Amino acid sequence: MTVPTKPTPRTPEPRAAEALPSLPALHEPVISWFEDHARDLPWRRPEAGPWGVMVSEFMLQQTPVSRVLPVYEQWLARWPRPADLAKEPSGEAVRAWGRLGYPRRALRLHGAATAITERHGGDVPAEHAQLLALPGIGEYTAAAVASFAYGQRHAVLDTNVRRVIARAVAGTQYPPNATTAAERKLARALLPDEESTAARWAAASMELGALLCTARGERCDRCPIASLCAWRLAGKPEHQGPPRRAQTYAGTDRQVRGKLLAVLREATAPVPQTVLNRVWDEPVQRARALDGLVSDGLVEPLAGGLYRLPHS
DNA sequence: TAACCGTGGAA
DNA sequence: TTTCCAAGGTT
Repeated sequence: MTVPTKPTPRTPEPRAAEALPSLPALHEPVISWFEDHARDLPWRRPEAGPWGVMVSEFMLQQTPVSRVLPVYEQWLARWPRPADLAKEPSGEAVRAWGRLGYPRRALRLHGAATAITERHGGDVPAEHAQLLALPGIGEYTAAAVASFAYGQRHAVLDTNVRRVIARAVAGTQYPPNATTAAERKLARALLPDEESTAARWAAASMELGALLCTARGERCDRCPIASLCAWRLAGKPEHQGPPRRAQTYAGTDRQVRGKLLAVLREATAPVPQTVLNRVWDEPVQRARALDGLVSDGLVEPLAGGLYRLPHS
């Protein structure tokens, strides 16, 4: 038998810049397609302003556009400026959030509005670092607000853009489960040099992922860059890596929390524990879920076994 | 890093 | 019916 005397030589690092398709070949068709096919969404209209953009980004975190639209309209009509929301108890934000899901986002949006009112004179800050410092705003949302609302040049890496880049450039069906440094580097390399072009590219590549380059049932026949898409040219190989995280829901604390909060959202007066008890039979899990909501600041306990949405 | 955090529609 | 997934953030 033979013993390997040397480790197999490593594949050379892909030379990012030279391995990429010509950038204008990518940017121009996508931006041109966007100009013809972009949806007329309320947060894209000039009157939305930075606050409208920011509210939409909070609501769109893990939530489809169709479900955000009505809540967004009501929200902006009621709280047209950050200071209007900051004046309200946080529980009103949770109530108005309705059934969008992940209600901690409502709490954080209220907290962000408060911070904007106190620290930024009531105006949504334009700097990425200042946005990132606000509650509920991470790398993606900071870049999105800076790009969409202020026209700045940032890599706006959401699930849509990640999928478009994975397919068109990296040649894989899906991006990795968690955003990697390599993805960020590639996205930055793909960014047009000119600021306003970069901002349009961000919106256009995201829309491409939302409308055509979708997770399932992609419409390559209408895609403006189908002819240079690495994944399509490779014959659309199926996803190789570990299975994409399958989320369970039935029977979890999340489901119980959702049921408890639904009761409190609908109530106009404090709710007795006995009423909350009806939403879930198993007492240990029910208590754990309620405690979690209280410690998260989504529910306020009162004396006498009463509960309500927070008045702070 | 991985688990946790809601909800509903489409396939 | 079940599974997938949707403009993520926080711990």
